[in-house]
Amino acid sequence: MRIGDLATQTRVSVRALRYYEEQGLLASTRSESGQRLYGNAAVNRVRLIQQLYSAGLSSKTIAELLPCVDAKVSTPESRERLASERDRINTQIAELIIARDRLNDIIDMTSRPNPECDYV
Amino acid sequence: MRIGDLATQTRVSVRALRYYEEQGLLASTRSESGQRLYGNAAVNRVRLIQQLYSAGLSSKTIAELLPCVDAKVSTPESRERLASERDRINTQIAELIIARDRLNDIIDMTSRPNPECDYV
DNA sequence: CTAAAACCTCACGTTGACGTCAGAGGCAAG
DNA sequence: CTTGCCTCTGACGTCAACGTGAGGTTTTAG
Repeated sequence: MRIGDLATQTRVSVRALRYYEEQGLLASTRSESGQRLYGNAAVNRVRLIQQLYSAGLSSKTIAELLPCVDAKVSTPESRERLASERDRINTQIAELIIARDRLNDIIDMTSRPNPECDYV
Repeated sequence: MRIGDLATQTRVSVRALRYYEEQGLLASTRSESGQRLYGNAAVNRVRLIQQLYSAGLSSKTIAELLPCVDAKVSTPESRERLASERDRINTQIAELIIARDRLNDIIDMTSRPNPECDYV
């Protein structure tokens, strides 16, 4: 499949896909005329990349970790890296829960017709 | 208190505090010579701002919502805004959990000495 | 009184993940 | 064959939340 098809299937922009390749996250073969060609596995690959981005990992970090996924082997260093990223995500989840609850408090407080509480 | 004290207490840089003021998030009185002065309430104010930032709200959004917090009153629009931000945070939490589990899967997979599973 | 530390206002620099435009070539349809 | 969409490679633009220095004033410690 060509880059436009992959973009459609993954709902990721063509520019982003080229960027992923530039960062070493996504490989492609090339047609004779130089156009990028992808196999079906690329769809899941892009989804994985997106998930890791949304988890706050940088291109560089993802680039270091994807080889482990491909080889299904991790060195002690990369294992530590993975674990530390997971911990960071857990921390972030906890922060988000706090912020969400805080937001709910604000909603409750400002929705009440009788504001007699002290907040902040 | 002066800006340096507030920075110390909140562990936020002086530059960031000035930036918050620039964005209309944090008010200050000024001494005769022009230095910023803050009351004790500013500490909690900054904490709140930080929490909202860490929840992914932009300066602009925070600037729109803080008056509601101060007035303890929300308009229907701002209530909707608050709720939609809360929903966004909930979505993000769900995504993070997925990503974290995915990361755990990767850790498990790459740590296993016998890689015979298919992943990705 | 003096020197260090803290504060002020510009105003440009940084970073990451792309967006966007330019200029040029490639490909299926009529 | 040509029209129109897709793709290519640069390469500059963007945006947010500050960082960082310049150049100058103010406050504080000794």
